[in-house]
Amino acid sequence: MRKANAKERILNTAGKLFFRHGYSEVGINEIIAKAETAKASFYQHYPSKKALCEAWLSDVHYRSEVSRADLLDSDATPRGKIEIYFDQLKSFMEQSEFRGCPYSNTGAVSGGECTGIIEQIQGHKESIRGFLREVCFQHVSDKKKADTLGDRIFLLYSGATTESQNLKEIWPIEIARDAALELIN
Amino acid sequence: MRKANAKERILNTAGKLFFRHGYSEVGINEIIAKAETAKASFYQHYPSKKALCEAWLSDVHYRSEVSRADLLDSDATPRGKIEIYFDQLKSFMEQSEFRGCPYSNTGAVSGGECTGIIEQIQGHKESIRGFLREVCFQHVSDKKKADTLGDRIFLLYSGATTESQNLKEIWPIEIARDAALELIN
DNA sequence: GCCTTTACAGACCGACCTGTCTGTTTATGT
DNA sequence: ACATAAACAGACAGGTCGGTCTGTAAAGGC
Repeated sequence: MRKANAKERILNTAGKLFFRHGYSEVGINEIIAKAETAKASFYQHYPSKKALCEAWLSDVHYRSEVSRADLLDSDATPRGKIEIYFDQLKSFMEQSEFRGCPYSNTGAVSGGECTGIIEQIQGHKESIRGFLREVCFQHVSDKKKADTLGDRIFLLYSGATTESQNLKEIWPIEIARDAALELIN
Repeated sequence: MRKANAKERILNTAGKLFFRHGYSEVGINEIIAKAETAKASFYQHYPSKKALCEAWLSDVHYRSEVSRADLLDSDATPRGKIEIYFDQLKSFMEQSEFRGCPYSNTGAVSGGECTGIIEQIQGHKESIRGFLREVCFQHVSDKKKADTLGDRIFLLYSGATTESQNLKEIWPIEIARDAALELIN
C-alpha cells in the first residue's frame, strides 16, 4: 500500500504541476508518471483532464476560503487583517517562485470556451472580493463605503499578484499593501 | 498579388489568434490556413512558432508605446491623461470580449522557461509603469511622491485588467479609474 | 475460501503538434 | 525574354496528446 490512495496522489501531483507549469503545459502521462500510478487508475477517478483541473481548483478554493474565514473571525483589527492578508500573499509569492494566482493563470490559458472552469474562477474571485468588503465593513460600518473600499483593495491585491508574477519581484505587493493601509485610514 | 505580403499576413493573423485563444492553443497549421499561406512560406519568415510570438509581442509593444507617448505629450491635464488612459482600457476590454493583457496571458502560459518572452513582458510592464510615473510627475513635481503614486495607479490598472478579464465585467476598470483619480488629488 | 473493489501495467488508437523537405508557380527587375 | 527570388502546395517525419482497452494483482469483507 502506498502512503496515500491513488486519487489523492493524482490530485496532489497534478496540482503541483498545474500550478508550476500551467494547465496546458502538463499532460496526463506526466501526471501519472510523477504520481506513480497507472493511466487506468487515473480514468477510474477522473473522467477527463479538464475534470481533474476543476477538482484541483475546487480544492484550492476550499482551502483558501477556510483561511480567509479564519482571518475574518480572528481578533485582529480590520486594518491588521488587511496587513496580514497582504503579508500572506507576499510569502506565498516568494515560496512559489512568483507563479501568481492559479485561477487567473488557468483562465488565461483556456480562452473562454470552458464554462466550468470560468465559473470556478469567478466564484473564487467573488469570494476574495466579499472577504475584503466584509473586513472593510468591520472598519467603516457603512455598507456602501465599505464596498467601494473593499473593491479598491481587491484590485490592488489582484494587480500586486499579477505584476509580482510578471516582473518576478516582490515590491508590487509591498506597494499594494501600503496603498491599501492608507486607503483604509 | 494578395492585399499584403505573406509575412504581414502571418503576423496579423497569428496576432489575432494568439490574443483571442492564447499562445498554446493556437497551432502553426491553423495560422497558415487562416492567413492563406503555405507552411514553407511561414518558415521562410519565422524560424519557429516562438519567434513568431516574440514578433507579435514586439509589434504590440511598439504600437502601445506610441500611443502612450502621444498621450503623454498631449495637452490634457495629468489628471485627464489618467482618465483617458483608463477609458482607453475600458473600450479595449469591451471590444476584445474581455481577453485582457496579451503579455500577462502569454506569460501565464509559458511557466517561466522561455526567457525571450519573459523579457518582453517585463519590458512592456516597465514601460507602462514609467509612463504612469511620468504622468504623476507632471502633476505633483516631486519625484519620490510621483513614483509611489504612479506605482499605485499601475497596480490598480493591472488589477482592473486582470479582474475585468476574469469576471467578464467592466466595473473593475471604472472602480480603478475612480480610485486612481482620487489618489491623484 | 471466495468475491468484490481497487490499483496496477501498458499496449493501442486517432488526432494533432512543430518543423523539414521536394518541387512548382508566380511576380518582378533588367 | 530571361533570371532571380518569393510564394505556393502539400507530403512527410518524429513526437506528444487525451483517452480507451485488455488483462493482472492485491487488498478487505463475509
